[in-house]
Amino acid sequence: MADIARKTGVSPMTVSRAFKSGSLINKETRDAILKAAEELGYVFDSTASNLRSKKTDFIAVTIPSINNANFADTVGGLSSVLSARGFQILLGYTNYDVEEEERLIEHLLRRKPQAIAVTGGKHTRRARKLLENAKIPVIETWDVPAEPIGHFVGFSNAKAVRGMVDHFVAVGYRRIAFIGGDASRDTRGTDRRHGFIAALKDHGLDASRLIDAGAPPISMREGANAMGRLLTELPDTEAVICVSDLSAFGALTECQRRGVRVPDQMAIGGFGDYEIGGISVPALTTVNAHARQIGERTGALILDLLNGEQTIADVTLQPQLIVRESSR
Amino acid sequence: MADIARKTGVSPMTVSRAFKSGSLINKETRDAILKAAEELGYVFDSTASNLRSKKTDFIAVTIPSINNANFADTVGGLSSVLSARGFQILLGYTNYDVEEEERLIEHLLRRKPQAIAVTGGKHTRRARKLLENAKIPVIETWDVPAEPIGHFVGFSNAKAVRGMVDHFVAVGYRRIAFIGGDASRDTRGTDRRHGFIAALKDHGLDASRLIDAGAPPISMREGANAMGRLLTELPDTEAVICVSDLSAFGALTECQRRGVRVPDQMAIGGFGDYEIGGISVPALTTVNAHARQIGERTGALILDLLNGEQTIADVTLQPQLIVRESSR
DNA sequence: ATGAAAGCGCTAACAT
DNA sequence: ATGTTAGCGCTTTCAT
Repeated sequence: MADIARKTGVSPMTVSRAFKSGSLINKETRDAILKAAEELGYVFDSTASNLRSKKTDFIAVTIPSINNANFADTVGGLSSVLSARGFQILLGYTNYDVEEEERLIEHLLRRKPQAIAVTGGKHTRRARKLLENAKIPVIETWDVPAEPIGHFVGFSNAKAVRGMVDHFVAVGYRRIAFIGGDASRDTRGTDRRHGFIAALKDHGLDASRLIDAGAPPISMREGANAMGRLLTELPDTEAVICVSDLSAFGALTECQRRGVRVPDQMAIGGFGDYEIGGISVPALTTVNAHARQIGERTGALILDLLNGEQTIADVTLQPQLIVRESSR
Repeated sequence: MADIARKTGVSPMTVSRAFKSGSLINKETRDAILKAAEELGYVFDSTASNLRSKKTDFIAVTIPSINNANFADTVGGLSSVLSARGFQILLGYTNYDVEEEERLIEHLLRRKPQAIAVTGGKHTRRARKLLENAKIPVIETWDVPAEPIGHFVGFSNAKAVRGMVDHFVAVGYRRIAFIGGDASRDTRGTDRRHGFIAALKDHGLDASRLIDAGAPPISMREGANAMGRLLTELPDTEAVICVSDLSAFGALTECQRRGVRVPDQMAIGGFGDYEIGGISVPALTTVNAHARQIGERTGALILDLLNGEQTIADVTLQPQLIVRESSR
């Protein structure tokens, strides 16, 4: 900035103002400054700006995996709301591991973000403490935490699966299995499995048809393998609910390879309303968890909190059951 | 740090050393300092550190879309190599738009990253200039740029499709169509289409069976719609190559809905070796572009360049044709 | 192994 | 509308 100030014959402070929109500055002065900056190949230094002004334009976000369309949608929603207001998302992946999440949160907080959104409501004790002490808005997403740290934008994974179970039972399925969600690392998957078990029990049905599909993220391939085991070990199963549409699609393909007709011989339900569930043949019954909306609402909530307008309270979304051809 | 220094009776400089691994410091002094820091709820300020030391631990990365498994794999590869060395990825999405890329690059450079990796070799003139002037390693990926700005880690999209065309022709297909890649925004998709046209012409075949599938990213649904048009408008087509596995899978489902047998009545090829291509029934013939490897090699190249060891030159990867059931 | 002084590049606060 | 002064929280550099 000093160079530009010298070149244009103004003070560094004026140069500073020229780069900040909404500052009191003569239009010609600003144009001359911006022109000089471009000629000098000047690049504004956010680091110094952030240090002096004691604020950054970072919003920290942690998600379990980068390679998941649901979380990508959430980040997309967040990003569209926050980028428009000049914020930069600082993204980290926990790989479905709370220890990794703790490390990540610690590092993200060192960058002094203005707010932080984390996926899920389960954290290490130290991570929780770090978030509590951070003195910035903390939003937990994709869950309804028993004891929220700050705010949350989520839904009940257990209730969402219960909704599908209720539907399956209502249309006549009785011997219903569940694939995935038993790895304790993926708490949302585990919640879905717990919801499945509780719902079946409430209907007086056997809730022991549980197929382990491995550690999250559960792939299409693992869904297919799990369906293979289900068909071998519990061949009288009438319907299966999978922890996600990806594993559900894998399960569907395994049925196709074995000549098992879906839904006649085996009904399949997924979770997450991924694109594939809407286009596969047959299309998959699933639950839309409003992934993008979670991001948009989180972004809006963050903006409100930063503006001191505590208008939005916590947000509990209602997942939507989508019945398609893979079940009746 | 001053607070911690006071509390432990040392100078702020010693506190600073306690947080930096590999510094000359008494073990007990360090332990006392770290303990005091934890008690005070101290969080290290990267902003100040970065300003004074004139270096950050940011590596800037731009990708067209967050919601694409191929780019996610590349970021995953980059991340695994660079996080292990303490770097933080600063990620931005261009939405397949070079103007947006320019804005993004400008903002990313303000954070003074140590290196920047961008997807593709086509940029606005100003973006190119910004990268040239940045005085940090610049890596272009997913492409072999005609005039690289700095380094590149990529492959020829045109040649990769040519390889599939050669195979299709060798096994007897003659009336071959292409879906996607006509939106000029997605330069890699356009390169694939150009490669398709050139290859067909070299075989003396008609290269006019081109179906527009809309602006990138091309979804499964758009692939299905495109296949619908292809079957209606050019019903004697024997094989189709799609710009990605996602559109190829959509095309496959459209065949299934219409009772068109794949590959007997219509062979299908995709691109990118997405998980779905390996598990769908039939499985999809595709091209593995080594997405994760692009990220890993880019990360390794960046580390070498930052260490001043110019050992790796540019990297041109060889995409691999994978023939599966959707073609013969 | 530790400390003292100086300053990274901006901008808050105040002045004109 | 513009300028002056001081300082954000660290780390470089030099000293002991």
